[in-house]
Amino acid sequence: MSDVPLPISLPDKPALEGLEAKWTARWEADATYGFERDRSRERIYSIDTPPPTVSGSLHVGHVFSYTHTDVIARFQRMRGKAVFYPMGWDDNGLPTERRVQNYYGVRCDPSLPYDPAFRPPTHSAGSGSPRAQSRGEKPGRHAVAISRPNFVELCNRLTVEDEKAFEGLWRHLGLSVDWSMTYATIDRRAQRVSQASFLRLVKRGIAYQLEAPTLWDVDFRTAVAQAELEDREQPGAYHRIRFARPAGGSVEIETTRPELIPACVALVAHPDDERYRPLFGTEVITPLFGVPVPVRAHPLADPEKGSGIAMICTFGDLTDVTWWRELALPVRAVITPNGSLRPVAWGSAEWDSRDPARAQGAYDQLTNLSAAKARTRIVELLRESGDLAGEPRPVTHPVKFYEKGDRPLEIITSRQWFIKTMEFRETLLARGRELRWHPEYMRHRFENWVNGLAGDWCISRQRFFGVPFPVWYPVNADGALDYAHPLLPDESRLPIDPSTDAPEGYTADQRGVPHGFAGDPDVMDTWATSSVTPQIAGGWLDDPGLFARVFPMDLRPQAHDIIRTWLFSTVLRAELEHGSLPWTNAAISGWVLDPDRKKMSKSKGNVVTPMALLEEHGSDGVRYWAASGRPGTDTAFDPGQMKVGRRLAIKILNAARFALMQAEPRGPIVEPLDRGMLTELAILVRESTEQLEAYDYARVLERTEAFFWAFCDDYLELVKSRRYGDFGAAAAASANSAMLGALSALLRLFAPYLPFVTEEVWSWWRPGSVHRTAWPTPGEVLDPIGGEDEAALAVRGAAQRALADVRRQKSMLKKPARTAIIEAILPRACEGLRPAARDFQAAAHIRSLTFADVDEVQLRFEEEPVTDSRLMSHGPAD
RNA sequence: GGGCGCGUGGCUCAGCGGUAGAGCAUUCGCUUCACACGCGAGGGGUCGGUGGUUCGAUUCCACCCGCGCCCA
Repeated sequence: MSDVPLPISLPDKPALEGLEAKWTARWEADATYGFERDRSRERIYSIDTPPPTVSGSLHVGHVFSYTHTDVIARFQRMRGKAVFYPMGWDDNGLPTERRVQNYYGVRCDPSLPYDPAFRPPTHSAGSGSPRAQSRGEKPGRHAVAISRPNFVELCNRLTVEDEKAFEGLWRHLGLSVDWSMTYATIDRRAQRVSQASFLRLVKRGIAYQLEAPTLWDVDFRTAVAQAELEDREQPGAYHRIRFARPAGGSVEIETTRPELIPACVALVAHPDDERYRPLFGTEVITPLFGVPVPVRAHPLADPEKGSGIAMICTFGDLTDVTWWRELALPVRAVITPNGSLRPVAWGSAEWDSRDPARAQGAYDQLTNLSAAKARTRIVELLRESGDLAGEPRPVTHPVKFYEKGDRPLEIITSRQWFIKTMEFRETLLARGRELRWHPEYMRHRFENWVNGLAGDWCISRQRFFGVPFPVWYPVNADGALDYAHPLLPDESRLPIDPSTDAPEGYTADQRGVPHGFAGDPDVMDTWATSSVTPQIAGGWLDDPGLFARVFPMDLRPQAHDIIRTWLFSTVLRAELEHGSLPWTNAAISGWVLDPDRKKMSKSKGNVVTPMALLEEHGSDGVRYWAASGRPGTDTAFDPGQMKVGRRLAIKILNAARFALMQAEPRGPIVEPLDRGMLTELAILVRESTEQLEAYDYARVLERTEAFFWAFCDDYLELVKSRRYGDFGAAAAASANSAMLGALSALLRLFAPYLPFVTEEVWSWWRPGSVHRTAWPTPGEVLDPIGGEDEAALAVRGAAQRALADVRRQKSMLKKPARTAIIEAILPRACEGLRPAARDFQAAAHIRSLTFADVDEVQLRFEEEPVTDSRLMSHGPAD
C-alpha cells in the first residue's frame, strides 16, 4: 500500500442515498470503464455480452444475470486487464414489429411506396382488441397500412427511445460497460457484418436456398427455425377413419388432423407389422375425396400408436416430411400460408379422384376455412358418409408452436435460405467440449441440442424489420424469377437493401420487369445476426487490429434457456467463419424464480420494475442479491436478501468511518491480534482470487462478507480501546496500520459486487477510482507483517472464542453491556489469548483475568450501575 | 421416454468422508463513545426414502420418491 494517502475527509453521517447518481456521472466523466485498445491480447479480457431485446421490458432476470457479468468484468479490470465490455441492443425482429404496430396503430404493407411525408397516428387512437394487441400481429381494423421503409423508420424511432431507457437502467445498476462502443443488431455495422458473413457462406456453398417444406407460423406468416419451436400440450382427438379397399373391405387409420385427408398421399405401416403386410403395394381410396393412395412400409410407423397404420399428408408433421422424402411421394398441399384451406379443382391433373364431383362437393365446404374450422366440418361430413368409425377420442398431446405464436405451426413448402448445420454436428460437439462451461454441467444442454438437430438452419423470415438478404434474382423474359442464378453484391457495397438498391449492371427502373431483377423480399432470422455479435462488437471487417486483440473473446455470459439458440448459433458461425470457438468461457446464469418456484413471469417483473427495486434497496443491495446466485443456479426473487445487501453496504460506510476517524498514529504492526487478522485476510484474498478466476463469484462474496462481519464485530471491538490510545502510541499505531491495510483490501474485494459504496469510501482517503485500482494480493497484505504469522492467527482465534464465551455468560445473566467484570476465570483452553490479554480485557471490561481448571467461564461482576429510578425506589442504603 | 439439476432448521441457501452451518424470521437482553439501517445471546434440523461401500456417510455408489428445466 504505497499510494500516498489523501487528506482524509469523512462525512458526519454517511449514507447510501444519492451514490448512484454521484458515481455514474463521475465514471462517465472520467471514462473509468473505457477500453484501452492498445494492449496486447494477453492483457485484454473481452466479453461478448448478449444484447438484450429492447422491445421487451427489462425485468429482474436481466438485472440478475448482467450483474454476474459485471462482477467478472470488474474483477478482471482490477486484475490489470483492459476489459472489452461493450453493450449491444437486439432491436430487430418480431418483438419490435409488434410493439410498433401496437404503439402507433400501423401495419406494414410492403406493396406500398415510401411516403416521405408520413406522420404516425397518435398511439392513443387505439390499436385493436386486447387480444389482438397481445398477439401483436393484427393491430386491429383501424391500423394504418404503411410502406416497409416507413415501417422501418418507426421501428428505428421507437428502439432509440427504448435504448435510452435501457442504458439508464444499466448505468444505475452500475454495469462497467464502455458505452462508447455500443452497437445494435440492426445498425449499419451489424448489417454489414451479417451480410458479408452470409455472402461468404453462399460462396462456399454453406448457405443455400431451397424450396422445401418449412415450419410456418400462419399468424405471423413466416418461416421459423427448429430453435424457435416449443411443444405445448393441447387438447385434441383421435379420429378413426375408414379408407376403402378397391377389392372390398376397408382399412382404419387414426389421426388428430382429419382436415388433411384431402392432402393424403399414402398410408404407412411398419414393415414388420403382420396386420398390414398384405396391404403393402396395394392402393386404398381416401374417404370423401375418392383419391387412390398407396400403402407403404416405413420403420418410423409405430405399430403401437393408434391402429398401427397412419396416413401421410402434405404435411401434417415433421414425420410426414420424412416419409414424403424417403418414400418419394407426391405433393398435395392444401394449407396456405395464412392457415386456411386453399381452393382445389378436383379432377385436374394433380388432384385425381374417382369421383371428382363428390370430392368437389365435399371440399368446397372446407375451402377458405382455418384448419381448426375445417376439422370440425370434415368430421361432420365423415360422420354423414359413414367413414368415421366410432366417435372421436379426446386426447391431450404435444403440438408444435412457434414460441411467440398462438396457433399450431403448419408445414408449408416455400423458398428459404438455409445454413448448413447437419454436416458440422461432430465439429460442433468437439467445440462444445473445448469450451469451458461455468458450471460444467451446462455442457450437456448444448450436446443434447446438437444431437437432436433435425435439419439445417432456416434463416429466412418473412418479416420487415431485420437485416435484408443481400440478394437479387434475375427476372426472366416470362417474368419468372431465376432463383438458380442469384445476383450478389460485392462485399464493399455492404450493407445493401435489395428492395431499394439495384444489383451491379442494372438500373433501378429494371426492378420487377422482364430481363430486370427482383430483390429477395425476406429478412434474416434474428439469430442469424445475433450469432455474429463477437464479430460485430469486435470490429471484424472494419477494425482488424481490434478484432485480433479481442477475438476469440474470453467470455460469453448468458442464461441457460438460450443455449440452443444464441450460444449454439454463435458457436456455429465462428466455426464456419473462423474455424474456432467464439469465446473460451461460457458463464451460464440461472433464472429468477418467484416464490412459487416458477420462472419470474413478465407480468410479475413488470409489477416490480427493476428501477423501482434499485431505488428501494439501492443498486448495491440489489447487486448483492444477484451476486449471491451461484452460476447456473435458479435463484429466488428475494427482497430480504436485497435488504441484507443494503445493510452490508451501510456497515461498510460505518466501519470505514470508524477506521478512518482517527487514523493516526501509524507504525509497525506488532500486536498479535493485528497480525492474526492480516494473516487471515491474506488467506481470504488468495482464495477469493482463485475462486473468481474460476467464476465462482457467489462464494467469494459470501466469504468476504463473513470475514468482514467478524472483522467488525470481533476484531474492531477487540482493538477499539488500544487504537484510541489506551495502551500507548506504538500499540495504537499497530492497530491503525492494520486496520487501514485491511480496509483497503476489503474495499477492493467488495468493489466488484458493491461498486457504489466501495467507491464512495475509497474517495474519502484514496486517490483515483477503486475500480481502476489493483486487485489485492496476499503478498501486499502480508508485507507489513513480514509474512504469515500462524501464532498470531491462533491468538486471534482464541481471543474471538473467549470473547464469545464471556458475552454468552453476560447475556444469560442479562447484564448491561457496560457492566464491568471484576474478576474472570477462564478455562485453560483459552490461554492462547494471553498475548492479546490487554485487548481482550478492555473489550470485555474485565479487570482481573486468570486461567484455571474450570469447565466454563466464571465471572464476578461489579455492582450494577445504580440508576436514578432505583435510588428513588430502594433508597441509598441499597 | 432420454438428459441435466435440485431435495439440509419456518424461509433463502452454503457445506460434501470424521459426532450439523450461515443469513433472514422468531425469542430474550443491551441506547456499549463507527453504526439501533446497530450490538450480544437463545431456541429450532433423525441433512427426501431404502439399500450398499467404509472403522465411520448429510457427504461416495445403486435404486426409489418428489420438484424443476432442457430435449424427444
